[in-house]
Formats: sequence, structure tokens, C-alpha cells
Amino acid sequence: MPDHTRPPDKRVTIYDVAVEAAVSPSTVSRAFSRPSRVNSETAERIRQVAERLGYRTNPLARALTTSRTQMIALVIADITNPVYAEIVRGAQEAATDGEYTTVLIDAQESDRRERAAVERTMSTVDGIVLASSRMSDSAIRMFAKQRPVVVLNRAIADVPCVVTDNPRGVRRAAEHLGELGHDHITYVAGPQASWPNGIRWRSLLEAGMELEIKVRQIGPFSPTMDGGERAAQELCARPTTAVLAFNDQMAIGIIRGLSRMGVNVPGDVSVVGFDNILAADLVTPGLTTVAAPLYAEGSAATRHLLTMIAGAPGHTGRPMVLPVRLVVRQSTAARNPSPGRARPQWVGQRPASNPAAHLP
Amino acid sequence: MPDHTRPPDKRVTIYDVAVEAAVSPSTVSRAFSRPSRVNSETAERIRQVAERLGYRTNPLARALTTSRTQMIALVIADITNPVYAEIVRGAQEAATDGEYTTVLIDAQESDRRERAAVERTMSTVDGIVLASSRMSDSAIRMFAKQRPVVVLNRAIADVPCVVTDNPRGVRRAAEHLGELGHDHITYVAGPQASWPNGIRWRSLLEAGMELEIKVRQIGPFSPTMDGGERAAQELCARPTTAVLAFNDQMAIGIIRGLSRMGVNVPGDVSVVGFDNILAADLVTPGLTTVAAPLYAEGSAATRHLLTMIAGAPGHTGRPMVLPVRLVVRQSTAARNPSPGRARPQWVGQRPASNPAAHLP
DNA sequence: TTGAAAGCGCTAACAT
DNA sequence: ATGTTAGCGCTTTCAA
Repeated sequence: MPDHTRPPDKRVTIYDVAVEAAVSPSTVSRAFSRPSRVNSETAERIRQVAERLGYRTNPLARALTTSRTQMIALVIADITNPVYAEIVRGAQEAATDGEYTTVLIDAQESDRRERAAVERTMSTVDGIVLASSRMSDSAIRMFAKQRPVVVLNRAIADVPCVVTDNPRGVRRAAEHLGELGHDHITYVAGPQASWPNGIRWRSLLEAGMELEIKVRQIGPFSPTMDGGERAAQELCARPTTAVLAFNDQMAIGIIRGLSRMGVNVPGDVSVVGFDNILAADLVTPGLTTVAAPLYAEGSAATRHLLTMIAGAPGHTGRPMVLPVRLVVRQSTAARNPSPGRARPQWVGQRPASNPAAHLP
Repeated sequence: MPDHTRPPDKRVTIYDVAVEAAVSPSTVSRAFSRPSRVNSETAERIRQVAERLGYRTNPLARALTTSRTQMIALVIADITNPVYAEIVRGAQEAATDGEYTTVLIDAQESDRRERAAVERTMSTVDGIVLASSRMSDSAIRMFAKQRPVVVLNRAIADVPCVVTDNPRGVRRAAEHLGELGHDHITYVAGPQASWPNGIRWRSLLEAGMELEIKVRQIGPFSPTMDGGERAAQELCARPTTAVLAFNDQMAIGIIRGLSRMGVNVPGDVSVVGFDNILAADLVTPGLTTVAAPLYAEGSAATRHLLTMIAGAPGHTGRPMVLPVRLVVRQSTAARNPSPGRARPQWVGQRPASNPAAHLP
């Protein structure tokens, strides 16, 4: 039977080390300061004493005087969405490289929760990466005034931003559908508070103009498989031959919803998504989608944040734009000349996956 | 052009509020202490003054005196693995309810990284939930001596644990396969440092004994789709009719690997996974799998941790066991009497998804 | 290079 | 119910 009483946590302090090493506390402090300002034999001896005593510097106390916690916050819109996993990895790698710890915050697609969480965490971290924030521009600017902030997947004036090339991605998708004979594309919208949602629709509007493809929008729907299934119902009421969905999860939901109602993808309807999540390659038919360099997004945003924390000005001109590419799979096919009637899938006509080249 | 120089961050302190409200600093402190020990009109007035001045209590300074940061750490083995998303949600919900902030740490399937991260974070948090830790028992016990710790998906003596009913899950899977006529099951192992991996294999050994089904093990493989694809190759060299995989991601990899090599699932080989991730319902054929109450795991572990932080003894007797259920989809079928030859899939014979009842 | 002294912003005994 | 005093563990002037 283990004893259930917590030991009174006798912390070894700098003072204990100082006594043991027969130096002043400030000398001990210097031996542990970063960058190690002291390399003398004394410092080395102090470190050994500290090691022996099991001394660990208390980050809270240090932070109180330096106002540097060596932690950054990474806020993501929805941890359930697999896109963020890679972004988190990229961010964490960059943070670890800079000797920073990352505090992950899941906003659960809620403006309110996001604000509350950021407010609570703000004073505990040295900077914040906002990935796909659902907060208002003004709220974000307010936070940016108090701490270094980098925004991901969104462009806000006067705040450093990292975005992917949405216009280009949409354009490529529209071209692809156009080449397949579609003269009409329905955009299935995601959350209205999502910046990419807005720019994707506007980009489609523009691309449609240039390519002489008619476009329309339905939604908004929740950016999940469920949202996609609901969108599928609406699509049935107002048929199209080509769909561009806000993201892959919705696209997958759309494919499943349509299939259940007897509509063949890609026979009757072609579907394109965004993000190239793992599941896009798993569903049947495989999902044609616009892929973004997720890991690079997280890492670029974080690296930039660290330079700002270190005192750099923060790149607030144009946002940093990362390239995208179109990954063609089986969910898109030439337009069905006789819509509404099922037709055989073109087995073998399109490769299982397309190693589409990166953009320049 | 925004000014790039950070304002000197003039923090409003308790002292400023005290002066403005014409009371002593400690009175201000009390007005903000939790639980609010003061409800007098003075306290209300102080809060209004604070509001007006934009005062925010500094959690770092507070933590320095109270040694309570109101933060807990949640360590997960691999953020890329979708099982953890729901666990995180459950944990965060519970933490938020208790006015705690969750610091998420991704161990990236690495013992070393996990230790380093926990060591760095330990002194900053009031407690730790270790979900599927890859660290050694002794390392975990060491941490548990310094901070309240709850372990998820693993049983360690003298440390509070929350686990799912692995033996029961394996047993149900084995029974299911047995009923389908399989007299031989191959277990495809995951990481050796994973506790569920060990217990699943041992449980299968036991179930095989009782049900008179022969069992064997191959692996270990990485608990990812890639790992599953590699396992599929080995499975081809040593054929079976029934496979139980360490988790769903591996199971999906196995199905894809086998399909690519011309082996039909479930015609030639039945495959069962673990976890019931979303993708299990997405692949073709749908994956039969043992489902765990992910959200409940995260929430139960966290709630228990919070009681420990509040001073409760910590339930170190038997681990808390959460029920599982078998979700039957299309990846399992009656044993093929003429192995090696493709045979038609039994369309419509099995429902698309089975609303299997929860265990008692 | 080292030591002494003065806080960082807050809370927790004590008093009153 | 409020004020006074003394720190939490560390860093940082300023002197030596």
C-alpha cells in the first residue's frame, strides 16, 4: 500500500545550491542563465553541485522577473480535424528547435471558447500562433497589441500572416473541372467565420469569370463529414455536375451522402475538396483535392513568431504565401452527357493517385 | 505602416488597483481570490475599478506563491493518430469544467521526447495525464512522486490508471472470428513499448486457448498505415485467414496492402482493428473493430486528476476499467473454404454498420 | 568575475 | 472585513 500523503515537495532552490557551493545566489543564477554567460570553473562546479542536489530552475519564478516563459501558444480551430495534426507537428518542431514549449489550444470551432482560452493563456506565453482563427479581425488585433502574434490561414492587415495560395488552388481545381467538360461548379461553403472559406468562394467567382464557368454557392455547412452529408441533400434538390467543397471532410460527407441517395460520384457528379487529408486517399472513390504544405505552414508561422519574440519587427506587409497543388484522384471525371442516369466508372482510365508536381 | 516597436507593456498591477480604489493591496487580492472569499460591496467596487483600469491577474505571480498554476499537462503518444482527438476533447472538457487549462504535449511515439517534454513542463503544471505513454514504468513512477499523475491506457501499480477492457474486446473479436469459422488468428503487433499491445496479445493467447483457436503474432510494426502495409507483405509470406491488428490504422494499411497484392478482404482474409476511428467507416470494405469510449477515457482520467490535485488520495488499487464494444463491418466474413482463390464479396449479406450494444 | 540589495506581482499569515 | 508584513524563487541593477 503506497502512502497517499504527498511529500511536502521540498524544492531545492538556488539558495540551497549557493550555500552548498559556497558562492552567492546571484552567482548560481548566472551559472544557469541563458545564454550561459559564465564558463569559468566556478560555474562548472556550481552546476555539479546543483546536479547532485537535484536542483531544477523554477520556470515560474524565472518568468516573473524576466517576463519570458519560453512557451508559445498554438491555437487551432478543431483538433478533430486532421489537417491540424501536421500543422502542430511543424509548429512543435520549430518551437523545440528554439527551446520553446508549445501550448496547444483547441478552439472547438467556437469564437467564444477561442477568445476565452487565449485570454486565459496569453499572459503565460511569449507569443501566439493563431491557426484558422474564428475570432474577429479586431479581436485578433487586440491580442496582437499585447503579445507577438502570427496568424495562419488568414490575412489581416498589420498582423504577420502565413497563408496558402488559395486563389491558385481554386483556379487549378476549376481548370481541372473545366477540362473535364463541366460548365457549372457549385461551391459548398464552410464556416462563415473562416477566412479561407471567403477567399475560396471569391477566387472561384473570379476563376469562373475567366474560364467561362458558371458558379454558385450553397451553405454554410459545418466543416465536417456531417456537414457534407447535409450539403448532399441540398445538392440533390438543386443538382449540379461539379462540386468544390470547402474542405476534404465535407467533400467526403458529400460523396457518401450522394452515394446513399443513388447519385454516382464521379459518374453523375464530380467532387473536389481542400487539404488532402489522409482520408482523401482512403475513401472510394479517392478524393481529388487541393493539397497544402501543412507541416511547412506550422513551421513557418512558428519560426516567424520566434523571431518576433526575439525582438524582430514582424513582417506585416503582404502575408507570406505558401504554394499548393492539385492532387487528382477518382472523384472527378468527364461530365456525364446524360445526367441523372448511372453510368459505369472508368476503370483504369485514371491512375490511382497522381504525383502532381509542386508548384514552382 | 504600423509601428514596429512593441509598447513597453505597462502592466496594471494589484497595487495600481489598490491605489485607485483606496484600499490595501491584500484587499484587492482577496477580491480576486478563488473562491471569491469576499462578497462585500467593497469587493464589487474593487472589481469595477480593476475592470476600468484593465487589470488582469498575473497567473505566474499567483502561481509563485500558491504553487498552483491551474494548468494540467496532457501527454499523448502521437497527435497524428486520430484516437487522441476525442481523448483530448474529453480531457479538455473536464479540465475546463474545473477551471483548468490543458497543455497538450505530443510525444511523437518517442520515449526520449516524451521524457524531455514532461520534464520541461512538470514544474509548470499542477498535474499530468499520460495517455498511452511510451515511457518506462519506473520513469512514470518517478514523475508520479513529484506531481499528481493519472495514466491512461496502461496499468502501473501504485499509480492511478484508466484503461479500457482490452481482454473483453479481444475476446469478442476472437469469438466473432471463431463464429465465422476461422480456427487461426494472426495478431499484428504494434509498438513494443505500448502497454495495450502487450495485453492485447496476451488476451488473444488466452481467448485462443478457451475458444480452441490457434494464434500467432507477427511484428512489431509501426502503428500507422505504413506499418500495416509492411505487415501485409509479411502476411503474404505466411498466409492466414484472420488478422487482428493492434489498431485501426494498421488494419487499414493491411487491407490496402493485401488488396494491392490481389488478396481479397474479407473474401480471403478477415481483418479486425482496434479503436474505431472515423476512417474505419470510410475504407472499403468497412473495418470491423473494437471500439473504445475515447471521450470518456479523457474525461475520466482528467476528472480523477483534478480530485487528486484537490488533495484526494488517488485511486491506486485496481485500474478504472472502461467498457468496449465490437463494431462489425464488412472486413470480416465466413472463412473461405478454398483459400487463395478470389471469391465474390457477399453483397448485402451483412449490414453496413452494426449498432452493437454497449457492454453492461 | 563576484556579491549585496532590491524587486517581479502576488498571496498568506498575522494583526487590527 | 481590512491592513501590515513577509516572503514565493529568481534575476538584475549596482558596487566591489
